[in-house]
Amino acid sequence: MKQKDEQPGALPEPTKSELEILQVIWQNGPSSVRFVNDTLNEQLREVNYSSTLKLMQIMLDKGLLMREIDGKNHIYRPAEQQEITQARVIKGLATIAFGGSPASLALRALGSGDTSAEELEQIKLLIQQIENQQNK
Amino acid sequence: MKQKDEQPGALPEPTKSELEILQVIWQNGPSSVRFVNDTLNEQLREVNYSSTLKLMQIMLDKGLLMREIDGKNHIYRPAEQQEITQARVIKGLATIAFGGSPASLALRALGSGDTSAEELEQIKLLIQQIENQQNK
DNA sequence: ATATAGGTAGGAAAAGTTTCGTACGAAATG
DNA sequence: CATTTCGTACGAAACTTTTCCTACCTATAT
Repeated sequence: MKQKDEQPGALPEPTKSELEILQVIWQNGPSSVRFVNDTLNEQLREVNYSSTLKLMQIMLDKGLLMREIDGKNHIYRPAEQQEITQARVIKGLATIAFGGSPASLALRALGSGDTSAEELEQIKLLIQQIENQQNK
Repeated sequence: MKQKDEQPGALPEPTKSELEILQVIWQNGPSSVRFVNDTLNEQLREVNYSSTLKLMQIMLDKGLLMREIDGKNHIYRPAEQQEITQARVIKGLATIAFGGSPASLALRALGSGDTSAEELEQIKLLIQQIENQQNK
C-alpha cells in the first residue's frame, strides 16, 4: 500500500485560488496585491481585495511567494519557477486522473481543445527534442 | 468582468478524491465500493472503506456516478464518458493556471514527464489528425 | 436461533479552503 | 492638522471536502 507523504523541503501544491494568483504574476511579473486583484477581476472572476490579500499572505507563509517592500506596497513574486510549479500540478493531476501518465494527460489536452497551428508546431518541435534525447 | 456560473444541466467538476474514484472505475469498469476502496489502497493511498462509500454516494447524488443493485452490492459506473470528464478537468486547470490554453498545458505535460516512444507516436498521430482537420 | 461477516445509510466532526469585516498605519489632500 | 484614501494584518465566519462513527440490514456459518 502506498502512502502520501511529501518530502520535507518541497513546496505544497497550490490550491485553485492560489493558482489563479500565480497565473497573474507569471503573466505580468512581480506584482502588488492591488494589481493581482484588479487583474483577477478583469480576467477571471469577481474577488474582494482583502480576499486576495489574505490568500497572498498565506502563500507567502507557505513559501509559494516571496515579497519585497516597495514603499508602502508589497511586491510579490513566485518563489519557484513557473515551469516547476506547473509540472508539479500536472503530475498531481496525472496521478489521480490519468493513471499517473502526464503523456496521456497531454493527449487528452490536445484532443479536447482547439489547438492552433503554431501551438502544434511547438509541440512537434518538443517531440523532436524528446525523440533525439531518447535515441542517444 | 467575467463571472463563474456553470450551465444548469452540466455536471460539476469532480474533486480530487472523486477523481481518484473515477480513475479506478475507468480502469476497471463498473465496480463495487469494496473493489474501488481496495484498489485505492493498493494503488494510491490509504483510505477507510466508509470514506470511499460516502464519497461514492455523494457522487451518485451529484450525478457523477450511476449505480445498479446486484444482490446486496451496489455496482457503480460513471455517468459520463471518461474523455468528457477529463476534458472538463483539463479545461478547468488550463483556465486557472495555463492562460486558458489546453495546448500550453499539454506542452508542459510533455516536457515534464518521461514520455515513452509509443506515447510520442500516439501524440504525433493525433497532431496529424488535427492538422488534417485544420487544412480542410 | 445466534453470532459473525460484510454490506449500505447517514450524521457529524475534522480538515482544508475561501471570503470578508474590522483595526490600524501611513501617505496624500484639503 | 484634520480628513480621506489606500495600503497591510489578522481573526473569524462560511463554505467545501474528506473522514469516520454508529446504526442497521441481510446472508452465512456455527
